[in-house]
Amino acid sequence: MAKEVTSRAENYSQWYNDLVLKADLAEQSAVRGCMVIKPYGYAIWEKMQGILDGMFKKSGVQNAYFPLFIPKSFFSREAEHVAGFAKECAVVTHHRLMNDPDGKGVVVDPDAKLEEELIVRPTSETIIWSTYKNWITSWRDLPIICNQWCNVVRWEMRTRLFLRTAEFLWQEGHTAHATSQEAEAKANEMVQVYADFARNVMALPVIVGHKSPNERFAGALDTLTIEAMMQDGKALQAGTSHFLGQNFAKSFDVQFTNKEGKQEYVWATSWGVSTRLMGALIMAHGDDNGLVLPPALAPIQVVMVPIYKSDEEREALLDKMYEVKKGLEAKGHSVKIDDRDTLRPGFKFAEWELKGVPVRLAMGPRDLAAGTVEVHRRDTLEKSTVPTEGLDEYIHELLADIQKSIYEKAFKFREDNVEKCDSWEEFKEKIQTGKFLLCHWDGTPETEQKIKDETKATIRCIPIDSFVCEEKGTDIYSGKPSDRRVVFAISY
RNA sequence: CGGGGUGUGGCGCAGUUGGUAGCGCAUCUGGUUUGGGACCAGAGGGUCCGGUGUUCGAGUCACCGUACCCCGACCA
Repeated sequence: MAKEVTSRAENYSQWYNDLVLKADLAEQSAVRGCMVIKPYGYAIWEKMQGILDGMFKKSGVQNAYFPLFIPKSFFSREAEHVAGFAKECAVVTHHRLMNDPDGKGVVVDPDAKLEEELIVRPTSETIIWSTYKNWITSWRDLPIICNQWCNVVRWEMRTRLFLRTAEFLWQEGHTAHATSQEAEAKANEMVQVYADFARNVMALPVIVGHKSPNERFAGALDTLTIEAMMQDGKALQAGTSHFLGQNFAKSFDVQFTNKEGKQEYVWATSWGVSTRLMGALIMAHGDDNGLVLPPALAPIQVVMVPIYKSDEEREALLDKMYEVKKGLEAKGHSVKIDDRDTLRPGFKFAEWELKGVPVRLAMGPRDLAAGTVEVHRRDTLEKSTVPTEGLDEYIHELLADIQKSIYEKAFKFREDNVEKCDSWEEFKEKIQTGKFLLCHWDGTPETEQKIKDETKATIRCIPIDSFVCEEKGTDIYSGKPSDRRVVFAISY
């Protein structure tokens, strides 16, 4: 594991990869650019999924499922959207294999060529809107608020575990509404759901805001985003929510009869988060000892390690531990007793730290005699000895405190690395050191592009709920007048 | 797709002027250990990424593939 993580070592990438591999989360698959999510990593994803899904339900979302394969012709309908994805699609051209007539192995049967190629979905707008056309005729059919949990494929040139893989898991919500206002409100509501999830579950402080036109989703009128800062000061887009206007409805001819009996195109939104959130979690909270999981997402919240010499001691300790476990589980916590007798305690300590388990309880003969337990918290690595009497209440509060302090640590880090900047010379220098810079922007894509070309920095968002700076000024690059500051950063 | 780098037991690596492969970790066996990644003794495990060439002889040299990693461009 790389040292000096929080001081943003040059080999931050290597540190990240090591952490993902050693914490047993995922590995590169044999298939180009794809990943294998291992059971422990998947358990975290399942927790994310479960909590998010619960939040969606509160927003009236229903889950559905649409096909993996999308006929190529569906893509020809929304030109702008396609331009955003066409370069990176996997295409199915044949439907049969045969034995190689010239030798061993199998080849694609040339006679089994498909009439029309199928695209492996890079996102499902096109197939969903083709389907919605059949579902919607009247204002009474609206709104439709559907979400699907699925995999998508984007043939990215360069891949990184969790952050950018050829195949990834995500959820994509697609809604249809009778009015523009209602759709815009939904797009806004969903980005707030993501922000809530990021902050309160992932302990990840995020900035909510609008994307600039350059960074907007292909085919959207407005894109809302949550942007997080990683420990190397780079930005990671953690979730997006798009107001699509009537673009897709027009392309796929989805009209409804309104209350006045007139035909009208529906208004749409789409929103998604992906397994990239796993990457965000790792890069935002991990340290040199490994993963640091917020209790709300930890598959195991408390691990107990017995320390013993004899079988009798082991038995007595495990008896006591099962008792403690019961008490903690009654409070709703997930607890694991590490009773493996082939490994020494020190090894177990290191292993569970690597996996980010928030609280470790170690108990030995001394504790058994004194009625105590050694409590170790993963986030600060502090140890203390606590009576087993009333332990469940103590741990309950400790977990809440850990959740809070992980957030606060990340929050403080971000506060320390966001600043206003009004000088172009300063900008060029500071942006490379891993800072978010609040700067004036003249609102033109040209200026944004020039800044990107010169510094690799992009506008991460025009913030709406934190770092909002509605003040007059002049553009950092062009010197033209500006009404507000926006967030610039180098991103993943 | 451009620019670099690396492919050698499960993992991480060494391998000299070309002479027929070694180290650490892990694994297995036995014993001693167990309050922060144990120790001792022994054992098993490799068509050196693939192909072609040079050579009496190639892990080593040449050429052509190929896979992966890093840096760019593209993106959740």
